Amino acid sequence: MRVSKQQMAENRERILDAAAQLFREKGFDGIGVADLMKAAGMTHGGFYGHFASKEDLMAHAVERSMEGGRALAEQLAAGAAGRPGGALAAVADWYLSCRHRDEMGEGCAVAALGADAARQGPGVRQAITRGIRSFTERLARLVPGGTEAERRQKALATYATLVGALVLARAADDDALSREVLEAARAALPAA
Amino acid sequence: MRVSKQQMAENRERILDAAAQLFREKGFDGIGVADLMKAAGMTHGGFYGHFASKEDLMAHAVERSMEGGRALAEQLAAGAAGRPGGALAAVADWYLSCRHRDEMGEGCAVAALGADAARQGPGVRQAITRGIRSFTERLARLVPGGTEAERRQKALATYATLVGALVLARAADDDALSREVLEAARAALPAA
DNA sequence: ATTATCTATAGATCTATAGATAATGC
DNA sequence: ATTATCTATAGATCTATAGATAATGC
Repeated sequence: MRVSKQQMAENRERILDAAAQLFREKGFDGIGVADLMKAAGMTHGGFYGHFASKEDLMAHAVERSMEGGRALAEQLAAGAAGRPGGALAAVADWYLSCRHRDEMGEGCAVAALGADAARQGPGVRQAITRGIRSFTERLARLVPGGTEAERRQKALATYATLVGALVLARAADDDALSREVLEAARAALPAA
Repeated sequence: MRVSKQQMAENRERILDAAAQLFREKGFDGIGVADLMKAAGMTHGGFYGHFASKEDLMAHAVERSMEGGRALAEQLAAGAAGRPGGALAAVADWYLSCRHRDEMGEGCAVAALGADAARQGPGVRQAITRGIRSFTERLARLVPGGTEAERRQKALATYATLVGALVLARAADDDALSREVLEAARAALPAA
């Protein structure tokens, strides 16, 4: 049952969307090609017409996830324009929210897959590196600071605090401790 | 070929040591019971005399890894006693070193396995939570700050910055960017 | 006629267990 | 006699592929 060119392009998008969500939610090894294709509404044999391998999909899915995070930050920053420091505060409030903590499938790919990405091949590594660069540059335009070098340094430190807080808050099996981490990180950011 | 009670206890330790290292290095799904037992010098059938399941071992291995991290921090802090702020600086310098970044099998379990631990069952979650609590309390005695609440908050934020920086530095497929992250995090800590 | 998808399966790997083996410890 | 370990394997799952099917697009 062949489909139209457009339908095939849409099918590829659906596979990518499912992968971007399910890899973050379950980890690269927590979901197989067959279940991914099922989630996208196809059978698993068709997968290899769209991607060369599971690792190929992983790289594209990481790229998509990172792009989504950057776009959301963009949107939040735009919504808080005007207020000084408001843009960084908006991004930080989202990133350190319980909602973001609890919806691993839709949030930051570095927090969800970063450690595992470090164990993968060049495709995945390069995709996540591009995303890190992009998000860092976006953050650098939000943090306070005189020189560009100062802002970049602050952006990287802020990025680290955000990612680490989310990883800790998700790992902690105790809601009080988990919230404490998120709030402590929020208080430590240059946002104020 | 039965072994003595003491030999069996030593064998269990060897399994735990191999697991603590290999899980951090390759991820929970990146190493199987058979290869773990081979690394410990046994065949995989014997595994189930020591642990109820792979997940049972995962929980014990996480506990051991977290305990090792805390002990190393303890040692570093003791070595830098006297100098004001020196203890925190010593811990931060180790945590944010390229050596720690490159030896995933021997470092912080939260940075290596935190996101994956969040996807595991109660045993693993509880083990990592105990470790997080323990390390946080240790850090709280090193950071500057007036009240105990202030120091605890600073300790949690510091912990987050350390973990996030290491995850980012390991994910980044570019040594310059990777070092930049580590140095930016180092500069942002209250250690000075 | 071409080709995107589906069915079916090969080949590898993984967790867990059953039964055999051989050394300890009462 | 007991029991820690080993050999062998069951049963499940995973990636990838081969060949069949059926709808598109020249």
